[in-house]
Amino acid sequence: MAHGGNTKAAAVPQRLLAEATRLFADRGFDRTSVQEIVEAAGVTKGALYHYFGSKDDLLHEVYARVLRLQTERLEEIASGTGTVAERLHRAAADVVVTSIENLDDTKIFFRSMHQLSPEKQKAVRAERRRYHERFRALVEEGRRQGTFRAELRPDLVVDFFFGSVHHLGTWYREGGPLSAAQVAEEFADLLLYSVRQP
Amino acid sequence: MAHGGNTKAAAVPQRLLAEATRLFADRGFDRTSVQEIVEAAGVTKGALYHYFGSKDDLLHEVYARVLRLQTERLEEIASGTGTVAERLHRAAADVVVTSIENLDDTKIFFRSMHQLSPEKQKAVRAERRRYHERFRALVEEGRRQGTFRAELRPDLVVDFFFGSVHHLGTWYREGGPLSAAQVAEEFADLLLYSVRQP
Amino acid sequence: MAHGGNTKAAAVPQRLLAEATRLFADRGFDRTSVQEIVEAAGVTKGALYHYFGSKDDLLHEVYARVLRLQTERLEEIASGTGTVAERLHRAAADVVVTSIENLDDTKIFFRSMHQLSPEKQKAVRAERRRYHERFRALVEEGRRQGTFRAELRPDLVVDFFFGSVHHLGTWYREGGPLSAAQVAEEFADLLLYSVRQP
Amino acid sequence: MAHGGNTKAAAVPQRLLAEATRLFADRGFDRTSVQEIVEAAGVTKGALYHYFGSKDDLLHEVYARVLRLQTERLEEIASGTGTVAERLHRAAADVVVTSIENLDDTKIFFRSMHQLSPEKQKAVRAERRRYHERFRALVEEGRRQGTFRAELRPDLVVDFFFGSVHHLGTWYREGGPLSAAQVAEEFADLLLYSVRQP
DNA sequence: TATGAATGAGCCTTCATTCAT
DNA sequence: GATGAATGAAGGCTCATTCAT
Repeated sequence: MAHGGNTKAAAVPQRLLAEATRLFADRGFDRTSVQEIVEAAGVTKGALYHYFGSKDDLLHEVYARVLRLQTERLEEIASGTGTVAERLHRAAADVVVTSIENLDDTKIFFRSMHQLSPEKQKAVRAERRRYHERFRALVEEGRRQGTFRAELRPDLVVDFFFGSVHHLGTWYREGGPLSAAQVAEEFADLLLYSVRQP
Repeated sequence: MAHGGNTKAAAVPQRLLAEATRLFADRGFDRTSVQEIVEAAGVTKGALYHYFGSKDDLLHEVYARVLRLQTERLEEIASGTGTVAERLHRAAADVVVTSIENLDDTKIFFRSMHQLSPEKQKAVRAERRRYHERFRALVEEGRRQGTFRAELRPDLVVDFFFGSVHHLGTWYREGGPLSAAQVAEEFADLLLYSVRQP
Repeated sequence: MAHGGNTKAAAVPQRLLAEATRLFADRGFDRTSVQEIVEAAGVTKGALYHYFGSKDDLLHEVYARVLRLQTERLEEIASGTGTVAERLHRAAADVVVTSIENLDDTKIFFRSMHQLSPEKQKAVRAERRRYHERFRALVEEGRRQGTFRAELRPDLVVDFFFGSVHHLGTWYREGGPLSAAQVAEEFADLLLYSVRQP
Repeated sequence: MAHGGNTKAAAVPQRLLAEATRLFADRGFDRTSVQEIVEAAGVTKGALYHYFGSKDDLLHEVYARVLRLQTERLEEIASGTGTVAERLHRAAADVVVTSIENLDDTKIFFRSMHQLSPEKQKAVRAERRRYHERFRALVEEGRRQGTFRAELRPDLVVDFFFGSVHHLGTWYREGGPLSAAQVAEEFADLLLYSVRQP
């Protein structure tokens, strides 16, 4: 057998990524040392550098995973059935739920992006822009067909809404009074009311 | 006059604070070295530590200044004249404008707060909470008198809106297509539409 | 053989400890910089911190080594054969000889203990107390059986004698007129005369 | 009146010296900052440097005061009346009492001497040697006249005894079970028994 | 006499990364 | 695949001392 015999060894990169995510969310990228990550994952530095080119790479992987996930979900919803209002509401609620379900990633996203190397930052931003673009298109669609207010600036609406989403990590606490679904419903409502032609 | 002849020497702490603000906004707290700050301010490390107890103190000063300013303005607007809708709109637009006018502080605020020492973080959060509380009271007032939707959760509305405000630093660029006033107007409109009883 | 070819590289922690001992004795703990230690040992700071947690740790290691050595020797002599006077004389002479043979450690011991962190200081003191206690028991034994003067305060005798021992580092010079054995004989005689029932 | 009007200002150098002594004894010379001294004395750095040339000077003053005092007392006792045994006993007891009465100075003496600049260290050592010399002369006198043991090495006796005296600071605690007089009596007894022709 | 702002050198420690094994 | 010793650069901070006022 190739190397699958030892399930622990087989999971090394995953374990490293998981612990890194937790630690980056907890104390920030710069405040997390490579030593802490490898200790948490139960391996040594050499192992980390065997799988990842640098500490930066590790952070980039976190981003890549999240972006891939969210892009897929948005694509599915946006191109699904229902009125544009329904689809926008569904997309908004969904991004809130997945942001809360992956709150660590969410925290890292808005706190640590500027700590990536310039090139990686550029790559992440580009991907992010595509995601926003798809969202913006939904707003635009609703505006064109008269469902949403004519005087809207769709790009501003996107920035408005994703500010709220990115900040979930700042205040949302698991086990608090609100479930992810409740926040999602309320945020999606707020968005819809804010854009809809009254 | 005592020693006002040399305007440069007279302003050492202010200069340090100004350069620190700029650098923290630019590259983040952890990525800014004390050495860089003092070089930018044209003094030596000893001078910095003569005026500030630590690098952390410097960051705290930035926060304290911003919080003081925003609290004053909100207080004035909230207790001013006009309907609750007018006052909420005015307060929302105002915080957008001042956030854009002090974009460096805004960036620092949401990116670097978690890099403060736990005690200082607590102090800042407490002050921030008072600010949010005042804002929440406005939403609550409108809801009670039927101007705003009955099913609103005022605290969630506050988190929703300030997420957007704090994220201005992420995308707003001076000299871009939108003036501060335009963004302020649009954001305030979005907020009002989102809460108002249709 | 694994990597024994390079005898120099094999002994990094030992070399660090040896150079640190020499330097601490020479100029005191606070006056010795980590930089000086690593330069003397021919490595870099990173190497030192790879093996020792802190400069403090290094000092603690010196103490631990000395304390271990002396406790072993005292235990062996005290529980050996001979009258109590013979055993006390032998123990006294032995501690003088080993103190002179490790004069650097002796100097460090009485000069730098108070520069250890409080917890480490406590640990060293506790160990030291056990050592003194064993010595005190010898004096007590002689007093009870009438060999030593009845009005003695054994604990004061111990403090009296070890003051003299610890101060060897202040005046004894290798290559001077007195051998370690001569000083040991004379000190042990002085002690015995001072306690013996005339 | 010259400057005696303000009693507080008049005592500045004395207050500085007193606080410095206390602090040096407490935490050692190197661990005490000039800032701490001036704060304890309620003045500013400029004042300290007005009266003392350097931090080193301050330490030197402490030594000078102690040495002067002890030399005077020994001179008086040694050249007084009584047998040589009586005078040695009296001198030994006296140095113990004054060492305990000025325990801070005693601690500083044995811990911090090597932190003086080389020249000042030399000066202090020379003065100290004169003191020891006077004491040694007493032992020598007793040995010559047959009161003390013929095989004694008087210089070694002096080092033996003053080791004990210098170490008082390590273990003696005010308010403990032993008065200064009790320790003095016991130490002087031990010394006398150790040297006397049985 | 006395202030206190400012210097400049130095200190201990941390850390991402490399490399021989 | 993986180890862990070692590097080298940088980081935040302290401190005795000076000097214009």
